[in-house]
Amino acid sequence: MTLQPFNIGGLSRQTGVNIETIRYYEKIGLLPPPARSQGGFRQYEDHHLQRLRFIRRGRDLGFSIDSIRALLTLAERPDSPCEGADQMVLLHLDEVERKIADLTLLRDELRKMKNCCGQVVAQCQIIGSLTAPGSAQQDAI
Amino acid sequence: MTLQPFNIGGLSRQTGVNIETIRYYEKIGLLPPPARSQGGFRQYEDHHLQRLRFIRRGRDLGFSIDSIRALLTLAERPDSPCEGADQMVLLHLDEVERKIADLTLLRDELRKMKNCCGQVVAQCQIIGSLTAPGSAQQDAI
DNA sequence: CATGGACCCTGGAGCCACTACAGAGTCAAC
DNA sequence: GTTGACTCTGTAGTGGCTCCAGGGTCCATG
Ligand SMILES: [Zn+2]
Ligand SMILES: [Zn+2]
Ligand SMILES: [Zn+2]
Ligand SMILES: [Zn+2]
Repeated sequence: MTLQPFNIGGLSRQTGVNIETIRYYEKIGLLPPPARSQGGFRQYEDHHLQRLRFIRRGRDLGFSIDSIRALLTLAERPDSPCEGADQMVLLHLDEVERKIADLTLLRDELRKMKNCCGQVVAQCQIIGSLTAPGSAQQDAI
Repeated sequence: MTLQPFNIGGLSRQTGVNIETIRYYEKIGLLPPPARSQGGFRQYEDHHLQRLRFIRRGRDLGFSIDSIRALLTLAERPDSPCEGADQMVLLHLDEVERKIADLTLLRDELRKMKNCCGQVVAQCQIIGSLTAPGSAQQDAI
């Protein structure tokens, strides 16, 4: 079942990927260049749609372009072992967990800072804690 | 007590800010240009150190350069009210909390994906869930 | 006074993953 | 044939740095 080819706008609508981004993916070799109409319009087919959905989902999961490239290469060889993919997920999960931990510390610091209701800058806890780090609870500078 | 001026390397060591970054901050007008030695070396003084520490702390808390610029402007007017600073902390806290929530969803998805022990790509859950989104638990494509 | 080595200078390019144009051309419906 | 939505290319910009080449400076030794 070979469907009608569609323009870049159609591909964009079906994937939620920005047109400019689609062209960018082609430029960096992530999406193969499609056939062109007589006037030069890109004409995509179903396999482009599949591939772009894969890419989109990978990006949504926070994988880098390079990781997605590797995952796509893997996906093209159905008989090869998938340890590589496992590794990449684990690595990325670590990364995400570290980021959450960092942001949680940040959040706690910001929460400590936020109770400074309508003073003047000279007595402001926020400005104070930026000026003299270590304690967000301290008095003014 | 006016201490001896120090070079960019000294400022870098005392703040933990990269030399290139210090020059960058000067270029974008975040750190005022210091005096120069006869040979053209930058000669920093105590107030540069204070200001750069403020910047560094702001960056560590995840504030954007523009926010830090605004906070610095505020800090220079000790008699003005500090509502602006309060606002910025609250906004940024929101941002951080949203980021944590997003990453937590991501983390959960990645955790669901990660149990694919040594199969072949054609049966791989990871590749599968990237190919056909919606369920990371599903069988192979 | 000369030399060595640590330090510093400028200007520009590169990073990531897009996004935003400008100025032109194409396609299909009416 | 005209409209108007769509698409094309190429370039530049975003944030916040980071790195480099190809030089110049500073000061403690010999
Ligand atoms: Zn990752
Ligand atoms: Zn305040
Ligand atoms: Zn913020
Ligand atoms: Zn697998």
